[in-house]
Amino acid sequence: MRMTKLFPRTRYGEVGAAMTAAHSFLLKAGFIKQLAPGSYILLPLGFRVWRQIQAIVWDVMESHDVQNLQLPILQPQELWLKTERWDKYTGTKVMFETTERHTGAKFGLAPTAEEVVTQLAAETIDSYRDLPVIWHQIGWKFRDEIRPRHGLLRCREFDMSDAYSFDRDQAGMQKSFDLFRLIYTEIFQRVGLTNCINVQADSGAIGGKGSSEFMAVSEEGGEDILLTCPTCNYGANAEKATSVVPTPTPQSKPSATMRLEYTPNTRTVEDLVKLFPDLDATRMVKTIILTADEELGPSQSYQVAVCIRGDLEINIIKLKNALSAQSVEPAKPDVVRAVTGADVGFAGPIGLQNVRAILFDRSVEGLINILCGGNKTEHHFLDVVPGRDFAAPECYFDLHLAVAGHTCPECKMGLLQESHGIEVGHIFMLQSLYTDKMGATYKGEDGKPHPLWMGCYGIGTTRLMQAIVEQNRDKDGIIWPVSVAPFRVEIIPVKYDNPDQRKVSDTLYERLAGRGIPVLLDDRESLQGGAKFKDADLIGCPWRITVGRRAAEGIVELRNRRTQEVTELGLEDVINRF
RNA sequence: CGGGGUGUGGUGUAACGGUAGCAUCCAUGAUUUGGGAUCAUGUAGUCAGAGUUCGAAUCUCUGCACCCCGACCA
Repeated sequence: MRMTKLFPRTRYGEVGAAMTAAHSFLLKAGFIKQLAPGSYILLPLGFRVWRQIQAIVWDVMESHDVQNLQLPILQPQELWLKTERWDKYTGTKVMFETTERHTGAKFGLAPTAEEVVTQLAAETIDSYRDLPVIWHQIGWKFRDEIRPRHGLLRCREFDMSDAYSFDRDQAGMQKSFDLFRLIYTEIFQRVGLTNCINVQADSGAIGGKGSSEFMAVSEEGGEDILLTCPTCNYGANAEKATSVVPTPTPQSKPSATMRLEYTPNTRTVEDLVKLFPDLDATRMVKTIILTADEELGPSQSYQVAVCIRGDLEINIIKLKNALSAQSVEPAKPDVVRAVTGADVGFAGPIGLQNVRAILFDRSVEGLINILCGGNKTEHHFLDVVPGRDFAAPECYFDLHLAVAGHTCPECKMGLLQESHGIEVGHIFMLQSLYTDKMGATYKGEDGKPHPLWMGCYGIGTTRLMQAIVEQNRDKDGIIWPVSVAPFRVEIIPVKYDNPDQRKVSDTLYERLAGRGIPVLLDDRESLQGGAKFKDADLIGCPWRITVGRRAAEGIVELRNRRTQEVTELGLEDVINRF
């Protein structure tokens, strides 16, 4: 490709500053352009990278005998009614829906494809002899993200590699799941991610039991918080992570009686610590009132209370899962008043009614002589002993948010560390969640129908492009890994209107192109060398050939974008390097 | 959807309620040319609507758009 034909070219200095480095470079260098929030045009340079990422994905899939196919984006409502996800997905406004004009039939715009592919499985998989079946496609997905942001990281419209496996039993599903762990590791290596880790995750709206995320670690560009153990290989998304919390010095004997004290201006744990300096936050229990399933309507919603140690925060996702609720959020102040009889900040487990349940976090287990809310505005109980002063919980739940410094739940040795990551892939074990609902069965050796065991697997390929840049850049621009670079080499004649330089550049360009090497020639005449170098650094081809002073002698410079190492070489030598 | 912010040539910015200015990009010409050249000339703008005012980019209201924080996720 000649630079004079490449359009549009770089737009340095023409993008806003408040964005991550990778997003900004992709815009400045002319790889992508925003059309609307969460909707991007892949410009010619971006298109080339995207196509190479796809090619790697297809290649790795085929090398592991995964079948490539293509599924429709327009998905009939009827399929989504079968899995009972239509109301959920349209209700939470995740799925775009559209209506066929003549019949009024409704369709969803593919946010994912479990329904379509399970239908395909139901109609085509007959026997255990067919299994396992693994299908893979790369296609556009549509999700009406409430707030698209960070360039390609969160879009309403994006490209996804999604695969689905069907097996005869749990062991088979596990095997397919493990295969995808392997496939994904290989893909992320080949596209040039330098630091990609596999962590435990919450499975969210897709459902199922086990799920695992692939995270491109990036402190600056990562949206997710990861907790990893430096001692063992435990790693989890903060929304899923469990932890052993540091234990306070145990109290030797229970107090004689609890007492209710007047505690003015103490809505938060910090306020209480100020008021009772010798009482640590680990000896306080805060009680939070939350409303569950409010989005399903007033008849479905209910209140719960969560008791958790004063130094910890509630992990809402864990609570949602513990309740099997669609949504959970902190109760509104008037609801709290109605439930507790006190203002927000003074709820406690003693005498608390009007909630469906009181859930206790594990951190509360074994505590005695604690402080808790009095269910009376500006009053707290002190020296409270669970079991004596209020009914001891039948069981404890893991509801607290794990943070850096907590002890690893696996090895119980290391202290968890926090880092940030971009979720580039997510693999799920779905059991028979979908196949049961859609009647996708196979005939076993016993001649009877059995439900298929399913797994699903996704990579955000457009998002991956930005994650690659996040991990492969310097202050001047992008440093593309060779495997996905838009061009492997860029030729820069310092003065293209100099006859020697033009001749050498054109020769190199044609010879390299003739070898099938993707090559970019900066043939702009009126531009100074410096401007071309800056552009080249920004665009980030792994190699640059500078044709300059010694062109007449047939000597050019080969420069590595990453190491910035420069070698002077003759024409034939430089061609043979590729 | 809740909270906050911003809307001025293509892009980035300035202007007490009083002449819309600067830079860049683009176009034309000349001189340049190894890390974002110089000069000259030219094209091009106050998000939309209503209101207050002798007078509005500036104040008020409404709408729209975009950005940031939260729930969501590949």
